[in-house]
Amino acid sequence: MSKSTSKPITLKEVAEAAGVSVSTASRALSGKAEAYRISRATEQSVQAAAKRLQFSPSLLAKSLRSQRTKLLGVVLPNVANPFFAAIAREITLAAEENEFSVLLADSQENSETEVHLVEQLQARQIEGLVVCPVGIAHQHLSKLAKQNLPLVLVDRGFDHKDLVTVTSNHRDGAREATTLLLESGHQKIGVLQGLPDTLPNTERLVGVRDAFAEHDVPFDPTLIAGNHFDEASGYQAAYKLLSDHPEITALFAFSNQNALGALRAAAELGRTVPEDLSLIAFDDHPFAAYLAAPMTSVCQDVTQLGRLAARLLIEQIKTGQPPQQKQHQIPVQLINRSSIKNIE
Amino acid sequence: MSKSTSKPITLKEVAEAAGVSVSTASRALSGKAEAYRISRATEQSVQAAAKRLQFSPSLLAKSLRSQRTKLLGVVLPNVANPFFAAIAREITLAAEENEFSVLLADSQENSETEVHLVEQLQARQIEGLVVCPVGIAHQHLSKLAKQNLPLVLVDRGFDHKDLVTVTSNHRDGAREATTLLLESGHQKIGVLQGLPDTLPNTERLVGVRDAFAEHDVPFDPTLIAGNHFDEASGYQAAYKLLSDHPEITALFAFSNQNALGALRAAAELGRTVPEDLSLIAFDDHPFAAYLAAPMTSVCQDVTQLGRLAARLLIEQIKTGQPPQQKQHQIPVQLINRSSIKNIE
DNA sequence: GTGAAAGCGCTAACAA
DNA sequence: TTGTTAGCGCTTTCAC
Repeated sequence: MSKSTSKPITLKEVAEAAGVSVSTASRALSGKAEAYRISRATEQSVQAAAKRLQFSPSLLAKSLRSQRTKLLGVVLPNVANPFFAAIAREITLAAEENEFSVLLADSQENSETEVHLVEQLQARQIEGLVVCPVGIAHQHLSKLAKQNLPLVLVDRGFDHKDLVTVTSNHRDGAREATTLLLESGHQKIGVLQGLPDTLPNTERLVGVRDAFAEHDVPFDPTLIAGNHFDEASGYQAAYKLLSDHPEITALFAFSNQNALGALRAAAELGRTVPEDLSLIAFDDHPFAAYLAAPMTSVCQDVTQLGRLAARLLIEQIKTGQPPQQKQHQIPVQLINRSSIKNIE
Repeated sequence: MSKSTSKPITLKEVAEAAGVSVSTASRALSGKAEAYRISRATEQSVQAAAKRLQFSPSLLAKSLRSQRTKLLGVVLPNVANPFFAAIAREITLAAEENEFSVLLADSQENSETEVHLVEQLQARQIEGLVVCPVGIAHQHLSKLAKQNLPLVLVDRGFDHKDLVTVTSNHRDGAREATTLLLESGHQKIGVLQGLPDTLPNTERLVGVRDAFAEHDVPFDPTLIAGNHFDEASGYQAAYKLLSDHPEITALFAFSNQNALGALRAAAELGRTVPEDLSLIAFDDHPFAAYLAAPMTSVCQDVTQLGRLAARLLIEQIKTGQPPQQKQHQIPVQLINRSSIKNIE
């Protein structure tokens, strides 16, 4: 056994070992032997040398030379959130299938961080980017698109018709959820909203109002509370709403984290679901069916969301063209369990 | 407004715009102006040109030149699994703090894929690697460590004393859980295990046996079932165990996914938790407290796991030395809720 | 059939 | 105080 070296083997060393020039070695190893009419013998001796030395070409050098990095960027507001994690996974799997690698970044729900991370990814010459934007601002993203960097936005989009975007059909989902509540006799419905002014949130709000309008029930905007998609916001909003407006009979949580907070607030206020309080949530959850009150929810198809985003991205990269259709909506599914009490 | 170019600006163009050589430009932009005694005027004109042209240096070229990529690799069996996602997040945040980027890969619980992904990451010249190994095999990993690539294993380790490893204290956790069951009067305890021959699984099994031995209760190995950490395995194992051995009064699930499966099987077999069946699970869960039977569980501190792994990795990179202590265990916490019935 | 040489964008030794 | 040059590891003209 010889002592193992630490430095990676270079093409030059392989070439020397095989007694040929670097160019020949390069050609023999990148399947271009035929094209260059390299003799079977040389080809094999190069391959043998490469194998023997455990040669693995530097993708860094390859990338610099070819200006193709085979790198994809993914920027998410919170990697640990199962919803985003699922998206990350779909992109990652698609990348692996297509021999791309994925650079992952976490913007921590902070727009400035997002801008910075995107710049860094660009400096690494990613060939494509998927981002679940924090929200509001999008100049840094439309700039990228203008530079012809394949870009796909997921979940939170913008009112910007040129950006390729994949979202759930938030409006329909919210409308259906609200309709179910209304048709179960609830009129005083508290809304636990997420991050205001983001597309999912505003769309869901529209869906809620649509449903009220369709049922000729006046909607009371003071029954909206909350400012984030997290547990804390759900808890605080539910607590406040339930305390200030005891007439509320049902809560519509805009995320499963919000719902979790609502459950905690309800427990503290001594209101049992569904007897004393009905609840419906956006986003399903594996444990939803086994809760004390199996939770009725609007299920987003995250896998489809991620998969479509990945497909749109890869296609853009391969064809060099943005897709014809920019805006994509994935349907949402209402899962009726038993957290809503009929009070008609 | 001039037409926007698509190609990134290079240092050369900045240098030309500022009327200096590339080297001067390089020095002026990498804070080495002082060291090289570059005049204030030149420095500023270079910086101005860079800003005006929106220059962003190619990290690719930088890396190739410096042989430092500022890249970390993370390989996980399943990115969408919240447990691993949490680890990914901690690494990502630590990376961002230290100006590293993260290459994420998903091995899909497949050892061969893992090997391949690790090779690919190595070809990209990552400076450090965190992996949650699929299991069993580890030659490809110990090889890396021998090549002095900073490497940290998380969650599933090996019986290999030279690899830096961070895991929960699986054995203590399992012992405590089993003790609780035993001291609540349960003797016929079904074990829903995860992937056999992985360190967490075998350690937990040891913990279970320890507890039985300490309480002088004979342990019946035929009451172990299951072969994965997922819902399906939990369901099948629970179904089989409960059908074949109706005398079982309690189930110990080795993951929250296994517990979920157990809940489903129990429901189908008409056994209610905790009245007809006690249940305890490894891994806590946000919704655990709100289940029909609030679930008693052994909570792993994933955040700490990830954070420690990140710290160990970064330190290795910075110092160039592997840590003194290789094996690290994070304590586990028993959270007593109400899925266990006292039958003494 | 194969080799020499240029160059991807950058930094650093060496000159001046 | 600044410029020239070499070279990181690879691919690809162009030459023979």
